[in-house]
Amino acid sequence: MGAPKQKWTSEEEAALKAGVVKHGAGKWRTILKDPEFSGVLYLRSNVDLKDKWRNMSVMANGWGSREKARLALKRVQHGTKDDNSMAHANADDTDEDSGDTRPLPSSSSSPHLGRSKGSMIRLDNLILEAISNLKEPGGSNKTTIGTYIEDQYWAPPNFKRLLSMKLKYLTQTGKLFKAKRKYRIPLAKVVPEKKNIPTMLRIEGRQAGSSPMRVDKKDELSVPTKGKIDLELQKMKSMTQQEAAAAAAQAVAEAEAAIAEAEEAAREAEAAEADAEAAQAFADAAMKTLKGRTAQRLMIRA
DNA sequence: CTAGGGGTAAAT
DNA sequence: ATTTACCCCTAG
Repeated sequence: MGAPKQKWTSEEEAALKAGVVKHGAGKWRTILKDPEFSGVLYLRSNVDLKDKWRNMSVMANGWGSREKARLALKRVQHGTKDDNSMAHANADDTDEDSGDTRPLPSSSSSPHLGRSKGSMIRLDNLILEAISNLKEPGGSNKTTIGTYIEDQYWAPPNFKRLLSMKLKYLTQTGKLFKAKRKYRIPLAKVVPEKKNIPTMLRIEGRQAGSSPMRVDKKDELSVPTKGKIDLELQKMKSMTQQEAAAAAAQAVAEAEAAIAEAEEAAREAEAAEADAEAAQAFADAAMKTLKGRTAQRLMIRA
């Protein structure tokens, strides 16, 4: 009886995650009753939600609440292997391309200096996810976004600063719209026609922020200079190392929800090469973990 | 009802 | 053998 009869679909997981975002983790009954999710989760019970959330947390965080039991179990099963020093929490990618037609620069060789290997996942995805999940009409402000991310993820000490930087950066590159303290995703989600947005960005005359970051006479937001991107990358790398591990771990769990965003980002990666690359890498990583699961459950259980 | 500890067994 | 979904039970 304890069997994977009905595997959780992406929709269900998405609904669950959205529900958690909306009502908070633990309000399973509330989530279940929410008409927004009941359509998808109607054949799950509150306990199912709880267990699923637990499972997801376990594999994502590696430190849910069941992980100890797992380790203990593993220890027992694997015979004589006592004493483990669990002083490290590292999520790493295993490069195992079975017949993959894409070489992809393997990060297994980090030449000089202790470079953080793998995971180029950054706040970008988290921010986008936050905004799209929050689904706030006029967009979401920094605080809301921050709260969301802090809630769902591991919040680094300097997180607030990082968030501000990222928000600014995303706004500058046109990946986000800022209007009256609120951030929106300029995406044409359901729009059938491709909107060509020429120059309608940054109309706000005042940069209430701190650093204007050099406002060129002409607009370069469409095509950031290479140097600029490099600069951003540098900054990113140095500031990501801390949250990267945690974010990467979480990203695995959030892959299904975020993969769409990653694809979108890659698709409309006009000049943001860095972002496209990151998104692609992210998508690939996500794909690996997701393998092939196109199962469509049609069963109905009484 | 929820959190969590514990378990079973199907799928992979 | 591990993962994953589901179940059961108990304490709040």
